[in-house]
Amino acid sequence: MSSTIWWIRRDLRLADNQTLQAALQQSEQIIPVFILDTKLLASRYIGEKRLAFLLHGLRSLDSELRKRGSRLILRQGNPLEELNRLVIESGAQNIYAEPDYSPYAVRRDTHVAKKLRVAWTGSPAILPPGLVTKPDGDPYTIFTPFSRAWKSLFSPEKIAFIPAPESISTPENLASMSVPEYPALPDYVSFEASEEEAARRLNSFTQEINPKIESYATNRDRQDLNGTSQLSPYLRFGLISARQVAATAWSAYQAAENPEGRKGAEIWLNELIWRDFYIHILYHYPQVRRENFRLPHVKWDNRPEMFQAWCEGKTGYPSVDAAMHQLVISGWMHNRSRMIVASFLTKDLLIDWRLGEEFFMQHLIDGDPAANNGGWQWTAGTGTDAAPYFRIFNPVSQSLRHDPNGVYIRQWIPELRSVPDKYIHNPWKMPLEIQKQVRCMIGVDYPFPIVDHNIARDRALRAYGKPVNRPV
DNA sequence: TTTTGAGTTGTTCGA
DNA sequence: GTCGAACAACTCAAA
Repeated sequence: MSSTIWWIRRDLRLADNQTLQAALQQSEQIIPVFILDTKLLASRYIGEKRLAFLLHGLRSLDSELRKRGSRLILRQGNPLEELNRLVIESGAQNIYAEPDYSPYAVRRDTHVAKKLRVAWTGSPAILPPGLVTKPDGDPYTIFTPFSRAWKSLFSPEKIAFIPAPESISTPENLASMSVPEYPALPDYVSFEASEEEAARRLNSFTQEINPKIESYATNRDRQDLNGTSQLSPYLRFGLISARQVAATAWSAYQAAENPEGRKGAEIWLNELIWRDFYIHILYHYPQVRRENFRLPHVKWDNRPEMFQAWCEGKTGYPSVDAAMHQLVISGWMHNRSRMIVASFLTKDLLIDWRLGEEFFMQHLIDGDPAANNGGWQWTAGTGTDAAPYFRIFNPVSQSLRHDPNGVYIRQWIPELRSVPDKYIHNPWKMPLEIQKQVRCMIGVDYPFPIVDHNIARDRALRAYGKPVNRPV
């Protein structure tokens, strides 16, 4: 009987999986394998929260496979060696896998493809890299023209959703390690790693009565409201298919009954296009992982004690500290918060974006090389967009605008819970008697600001001034 | 080949 | 309180 290896990497799902579908068309028997890459596990870009999410996702996938008469074969080691071993053990004739475009993944896959024949199908992107290009074939480096071209190529009506197969036949005699035990994530990490949960989130975001997608345009920036889909970890590991999400966004856009709902769906679809954009950028310009996309004249001031204060959420700016606590504790951070803390690190503290990028990768459950790198370089002013260097976030006014009552701050900084609204965004201005009254002494219970934003802003303007804006 | 218009997410200042 | 201008200069995309 013929058998095909389905090499799972970031497509941890049975529904709308083009790779699995192609494998099923190829052979009667499928060998679903995930290889825990020893080298990746040791990387400093790996964090335990994301690893836990992955392991939980594998467990969930295994249980879905078992319902269909199959099971997950889990191996650990070097991917090529493990695949080779599996080919010999099983006599599998084919390997099917979804491409992955980060520089490490490309090196790994190129290496594997030299020794083994792999059929690459599907994509973690909605439109795969290489497809959205200028008429002369060059890749876009500016989002707006990219998105125009993307929209002209995207045909939601051509996307036929592929339901999860009802049964999958898998050879009996193959060894598998069991999914490593991993401490459960804390309760408030509300990301259950299952395909079912991903589908439920998409459905509730777009379909329920008064779905959040309809108010996304106005609520997405509010840190105190749950206005976003929080689908990022699921997209990261392919617990849901990106093209399915995009098709859903498109339907929501078509079905919207008022301008507000239409706008919300449009902006949300745009966010998905941003995800594709950065996947494409990293594919075409892999060096951005290490180097500035553009090279401004920045002399970083990487002071370790400043970086540490940022990491620990002890900068004295509640909007920054709340966000950093949210990241470290929950493994997720609101998009608005990501910009605030990134601007603070690269502009107020003049610390190299690479340090922030690495810290994010260590803590984000949705941590993805493409999106994370793109976001950091954008904020640092070194990225694809010619963002004006003087666009420096004011941590207090951002907080006033996006968390007006300090709900988000109080959620993540318990020390500030009793601080009156008037001082919640700038507690260092709180008079002493109020500090005593609410039992929050600045400098004792909560730090003084580690920099004066106005001074830091001037320094950043000087440091970023006279940019030499040449591509690397 | 040359020219032209545009480029996610902001802040401050002064009228 | 509101509003428009200034904060630069450059690259990219498209005509």
